[in-house]
Amino acid sequence: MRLPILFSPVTGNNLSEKVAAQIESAILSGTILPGNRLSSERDLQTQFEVGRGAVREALKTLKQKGIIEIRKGVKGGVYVKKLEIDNASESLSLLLKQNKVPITDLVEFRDAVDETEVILAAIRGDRDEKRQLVEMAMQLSELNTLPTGPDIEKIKAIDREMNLLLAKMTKNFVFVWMKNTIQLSIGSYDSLLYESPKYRSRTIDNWINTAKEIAAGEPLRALSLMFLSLCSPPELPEGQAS
Amino acid sequence: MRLPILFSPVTGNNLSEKVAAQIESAILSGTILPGNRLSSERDLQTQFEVGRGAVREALKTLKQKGIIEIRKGVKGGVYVKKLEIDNASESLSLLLKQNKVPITDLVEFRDAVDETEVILAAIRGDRDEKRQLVEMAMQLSELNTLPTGPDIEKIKAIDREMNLLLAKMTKNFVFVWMKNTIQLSIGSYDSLLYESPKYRSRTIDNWINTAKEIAAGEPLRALSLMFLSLCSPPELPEGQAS
DNA sequence: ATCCGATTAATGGTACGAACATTTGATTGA
DNA sequence: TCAATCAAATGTTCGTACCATTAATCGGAT
Repeated sequence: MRLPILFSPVTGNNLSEKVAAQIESAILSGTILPGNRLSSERDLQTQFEVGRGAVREALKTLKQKGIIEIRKGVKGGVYVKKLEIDNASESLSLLLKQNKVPITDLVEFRDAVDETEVILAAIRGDRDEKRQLVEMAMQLSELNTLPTGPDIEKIKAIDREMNLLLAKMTKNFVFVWMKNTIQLSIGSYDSLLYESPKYRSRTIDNWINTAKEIAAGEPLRALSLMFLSLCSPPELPEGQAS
Repeated sequence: MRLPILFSPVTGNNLSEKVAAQIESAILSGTILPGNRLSSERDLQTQFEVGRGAVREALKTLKQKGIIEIRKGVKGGVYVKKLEIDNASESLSLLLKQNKVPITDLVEFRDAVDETEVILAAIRGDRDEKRQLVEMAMQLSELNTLPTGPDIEKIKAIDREMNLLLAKMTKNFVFVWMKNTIQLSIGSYDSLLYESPKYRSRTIDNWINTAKEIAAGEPLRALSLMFLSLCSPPELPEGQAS
């Protein structure tokens, strides 16, 4: 055991929750860093002075929260995980499913956040980022007007990249994470959207205009373009998160 | 046992995950509705033909996901829960905490989403909701100019309510979720913000103007007011999400 | 000396049984 | 009639044993 004793014995009721709370606290406070090995279940059992079942149940909770990882075998045990966006996305996804939120609501929200990103990206984006955005927009245009028909897969990929770049240009991580979450939640419905030529053309036109305006440093004009699309929303394929 | 047998025995590895998957599937598919009682642990044990530990660990996972509830005693057991927004918000909140996002980034994002909410609320909000918003804004103003000094706690509470109401007025559940998540993440830092008279006055003024403009059906003017605050962001207390 | 396969030890996953705690409903007695 | 008590169902915890997986170690063949 390399690490000093971190945890104190617990007594009373809801032992597994108390155990989970102590471990979570140690992780969130930064006492243990991502990638570090915590202990084996049997070690924790003795540190907390509880049965192994209680430890395992606490670990299950933390694993579901996404803050630990459990490995089998020698050198196995509890490892602190770097939190990933996927966990947050999964929770949202579940919520949307049970509440039967239409995909149009998700798209509307994403577009709304986009508007602000455009402003911030124009103000804070590097020159390189702006240039890259324009290049990608041009690429999109080309892919949509191929003589062999539009390359939907590549268009989707670039659209995704542009979205992430735009978020990154805000220099605000919250935008990046939010965009990630929304993209993951939209996920499988993406294809549905992109199959619609109308949606595709509109999206690409928006990107081209937006990229140009951002590059030209005219955020307010770029914004007004997106306002129009908000006030008269496009017809989207109907669908519910199943 | 009232319900018919729903589940099939599982074998092999990762039994608890298989059990969790079957139960989750039954819930998400609507086979079992929120509020329904599923079974006792001992029942599930026999239905799945696994040990008690496996069942309990599966349930811990589902409980953390927020889709079931566990009650003790007679009439206890597994109950299907109506998903609550807080579960989905918690994950993202954890992520933001671990990554030490500056609170200024959170506030910026919240303000950005607010802008769009104002537009949508003006378009879609009921008359009652608009009236309520104005009333609350007036209340805020009064609370801030009390002869005995501003009542910070009440101001915070009303601000919170207004934020949720504004999100609700968009008639888009995603905005509601987002606002909830942000409020949860900002959480304890709220107090810090509200202690600053400058921030407080600015927030209240914004609310008053916004509420009035929304009620008067002039979304674009309401929006322009908030743009000003975005372009020259207010000085906020420095702080990091710990 | 080097490399590959078998052995071994640490560790998570599962099972079973027992005892305790909590909740609800039924029973009992004043 | 009402309150105290008891009993049954059920979650919570513990302990032990055994299996499966993994990584390190050891040993022999080249």
